[in-house]
Amino acid sequence: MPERKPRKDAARNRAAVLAAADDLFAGCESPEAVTMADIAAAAGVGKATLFRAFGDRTGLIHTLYEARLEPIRNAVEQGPPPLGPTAPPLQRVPALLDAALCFKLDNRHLALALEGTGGDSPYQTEHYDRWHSTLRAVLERIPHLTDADFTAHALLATIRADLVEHLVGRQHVPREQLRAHLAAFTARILDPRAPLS
Amino acid sequence: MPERKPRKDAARNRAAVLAAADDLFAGCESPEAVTMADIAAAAGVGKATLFRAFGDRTGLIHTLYEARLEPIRNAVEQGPPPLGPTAPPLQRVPALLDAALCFKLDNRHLALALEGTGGDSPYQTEHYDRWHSTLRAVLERIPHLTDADFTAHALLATIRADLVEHLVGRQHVPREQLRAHLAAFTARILDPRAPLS
DNA sequence: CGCGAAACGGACCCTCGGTCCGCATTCTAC
DNA sequence: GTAGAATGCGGACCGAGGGTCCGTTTCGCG
Repeated sequence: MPERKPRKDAARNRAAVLAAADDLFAGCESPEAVTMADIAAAAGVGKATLFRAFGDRTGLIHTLYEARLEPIRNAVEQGPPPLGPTAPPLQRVPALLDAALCFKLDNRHLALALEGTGGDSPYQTEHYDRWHSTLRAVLERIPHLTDADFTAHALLATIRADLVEHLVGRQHVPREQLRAHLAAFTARILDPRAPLS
Repeated sequence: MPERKPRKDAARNRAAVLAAADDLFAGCESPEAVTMADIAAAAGVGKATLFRAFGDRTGLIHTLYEARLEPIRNAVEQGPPPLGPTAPPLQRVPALLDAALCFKLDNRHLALALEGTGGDSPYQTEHYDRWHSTLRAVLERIPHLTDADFTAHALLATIRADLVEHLVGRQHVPREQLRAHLAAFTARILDPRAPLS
């Protein structure tokens, strides 16, 4: 297990880069506006340091995103109901979607940066796969629901970062209203006799 | 009305560029792989000609897309049921979505190129707006359905080019099966007492 | 302290979208 | 037909941004 611990300056620089990147993404509008050189400069570091630590732009964003996501992932994988695995499917599905939506609302810039990372589609990321398989597994436990796989994709498509950004950032839909809409939509999918709200 | 007709060579070049671009996008995998220089070369034309005719990359893709889309837009705006405006909402919504899905299936490369045009989100294009307002208007005529606006967004998100590409191109879901899934999903949204299939 | 390894940083390279400008083609007026 | 103006042409050129190279610095350990 050749897991050598990194040098102290390397660790410090890595942290500085993460902090700087976080700030910059949070502050700027479109994530495209934040360049690698900007981040390096803001962190007081050379560009190569940044690429050495994270491989490439995608890697850096990925790392940032993962850090933010971790608590939620924990709550989903081993937390209490309604998010955790012991919740009954009909409660857990809306809880999962709401949690994911809230996460994207709270991390719009990052989510946008991650999903819009140039050419590669968001559907090839490990993040998406995790959400999708979790959701699909839960959906499969709902008897009358066919197409769990597609349904999971469709529900997740509903909270894609750019759509959320469009609704909240551009059209100023209030956060709670968006959550309510998503909840109503989800309910409709889950239960054939959906409440009329 | 200073609508001067273009010179003959200009028209010819414009057509050549469109044809070349169409071919290249159809032939290559990711649309990012097709550069403006490639298109110019394939059309036997200088780069400036290409930019003069279409403004920028987005403009070119937009033009291509619009050309392909026109027949469908006609069918939607003034065609017969179930696509046309005289169809009853409960039939027209699935018809609209199916038509849009089929269009994306038939024009994966273009749709992908358009939606993935660098930084600007697909939600700011005129295409999307048109689909969205059409769909929303129809949804609003369905009595028990609240949130027509959000629902329209959600349903359209279901057929986003990159998702379609992921399902069909990467996971090899057959075309007809995807259509069936979408139909089932739509039905669930439209009618609280959805068929159990 | 000394020395090898690890990390640093910024100059550098490359690709790609987009522009410039001197030259060629086409239209129009006679 | 021809002259002159307008329009279009094309490829060299530019700037931005992601990613790399390599001489120099820093770290950690004996």
